[in-house]
Amino acid sequence: MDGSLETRELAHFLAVAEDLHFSRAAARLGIAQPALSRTVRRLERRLGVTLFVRTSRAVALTPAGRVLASEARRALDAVDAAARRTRRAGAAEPHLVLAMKAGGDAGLLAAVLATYEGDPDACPVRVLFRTDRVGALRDGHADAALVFDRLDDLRGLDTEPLLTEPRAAVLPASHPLAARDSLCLADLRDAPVHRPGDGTEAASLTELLQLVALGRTVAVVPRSVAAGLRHDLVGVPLTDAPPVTLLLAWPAHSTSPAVAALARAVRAACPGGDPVDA
Amino acid sequence: MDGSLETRELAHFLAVAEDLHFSRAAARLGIAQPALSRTVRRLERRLGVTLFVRTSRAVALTPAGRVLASEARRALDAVDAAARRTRRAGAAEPHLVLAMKAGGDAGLLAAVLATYEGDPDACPVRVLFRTDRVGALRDGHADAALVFDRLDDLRGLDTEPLLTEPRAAVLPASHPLAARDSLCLADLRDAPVHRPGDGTEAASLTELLQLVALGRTVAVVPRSVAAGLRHDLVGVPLTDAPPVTLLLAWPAHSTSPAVAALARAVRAACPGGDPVDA
DNA sequence: CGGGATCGATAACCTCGGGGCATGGACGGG
DNA sequence: CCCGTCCATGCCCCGAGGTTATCGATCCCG
Repeated sequence: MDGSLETRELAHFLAVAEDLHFSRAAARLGIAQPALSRTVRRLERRLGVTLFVRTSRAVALTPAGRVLASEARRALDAVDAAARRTRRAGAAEPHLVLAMKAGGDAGLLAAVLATYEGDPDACPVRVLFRTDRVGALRDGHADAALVFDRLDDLRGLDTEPLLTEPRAAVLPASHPLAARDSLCLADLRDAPVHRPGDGTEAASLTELLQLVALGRTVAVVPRSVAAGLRHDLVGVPLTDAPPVTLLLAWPAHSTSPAVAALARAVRAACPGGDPVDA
Repeated sequence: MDGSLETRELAHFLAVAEDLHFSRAAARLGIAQPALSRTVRRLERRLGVTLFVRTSRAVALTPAGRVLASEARRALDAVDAAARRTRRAGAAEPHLVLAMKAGGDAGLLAAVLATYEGDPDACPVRVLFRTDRVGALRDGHADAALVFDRLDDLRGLDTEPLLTEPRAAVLPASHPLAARDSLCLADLRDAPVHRPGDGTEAASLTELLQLVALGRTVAVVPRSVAAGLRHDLVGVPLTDAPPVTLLLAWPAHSTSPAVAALARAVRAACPGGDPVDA
């Protein structure tokens, strides 16, 4: 019942929760198994809750253990974020980290950054190419990110829209449907369609297009991405796929003036955004 | 550098950041001042960042220190939430805590709870009366809350609407405007209007109405609140105050089936909600 | 059915770091 | 100029957290 849980305890617990094996988890943490056993036991005593059911052959999470596993992940992310953001803020030359997928800016980023640099609160922007941009915001690897609504999970984030655009299918030039002016989703019924965010996420646009060129998949992407393809690929507008919005996103609790300035720059440079109600 | 920050370090740092005085902060933490000084110094060494500028007469936060103060609060809230939610989940008889302001349910809660109890994932609901319901969600004191959009800060929360309703002004029966059928905000221009969320938050509806009865203020409240007033008070519809929506809210990262069931119950019992786009 | 392998818990020991007390040193005020 | 305030430093102690050795339970297999 006394003091708060310590970060180390949570991290150790989480290691066990993740591979359900004390010895392996201990090895992963670089400590001996008995120490880990004790830490977890103490955690259980402090919480007054059983987190694991252990038999000598198997370890399983209790319902309370599952709750803690999920909450501990958030908490540790928050602690990591605190450290990373503080280090960044205190760095000799502080900067802002913007996470995006390469090619995922619809060509608007340059203009936004140009506007941004005029702001008195601006500081240098470092671009981080990364697939899991939302995760990067949560754990402090990034201060802002370019994301798509409907494809990314925006909960816990504040956003500013840059552009709403319809989607297009990307096909090999040799594909029977490649000559069409437009397609609807039903046309792709039989094709192995790849949609961002369906778990088979490609690490980069290049990888994705490679797969398309090989005939392994068909991609559904925002229309701006489908412009300027390699010559062996064709982008065809999709009429019935709901449009997606490209957004600048940042943690809802952010207090950084530099992030606020970046949001202002987006608002100024991108008239596409819906004005917020008054 | 090396390992993560410990929660104790963050808590100690935060104490200093809050009153900018090592000795007082140490007293508040129940430890001696030298220990606190050292903890903070170590934290600075680990982060490689200066958090305070100290003269022997004053202590001030650096910009990086301000960042850490804000991030540390979030992180500590998350750690506390982890402990509280885990304890609740592991309690002999687990339950769900719903935070609300007394009278802030527009009379819908009973029906929602009745629906909820039929759900297989349901568990007993404990109601927590509290002004800062969003804070209660963040630090784990509550699992869900009844909040109002436009009055509460909903960032980081998932929500399900119960009811959208216009607002009304509450006046003393003797007030010159009390006889009117409706009012607009301009009519109240000269009155000392109290709006929820403007910092002079009343601890309870009763307190607020007390102030109105005393002629100290005029209240703007959702219309359902203005029904059934004491005889010396009058509610008058406001024509131009934007309507507010009463929402069930819960942390965006929640994975609790009981909370999900409660959201379902709201959806079932309150046809007022906008269906989310598909 | 018995022996070995696996895996978590326990026990005994050690080390280090956080906390306490006493004191030093810088600075401002009367 | 001396005193009071306030943070930093030095030194000691204790407990938390780590290590190795070992036990006990369980399953696999011959």
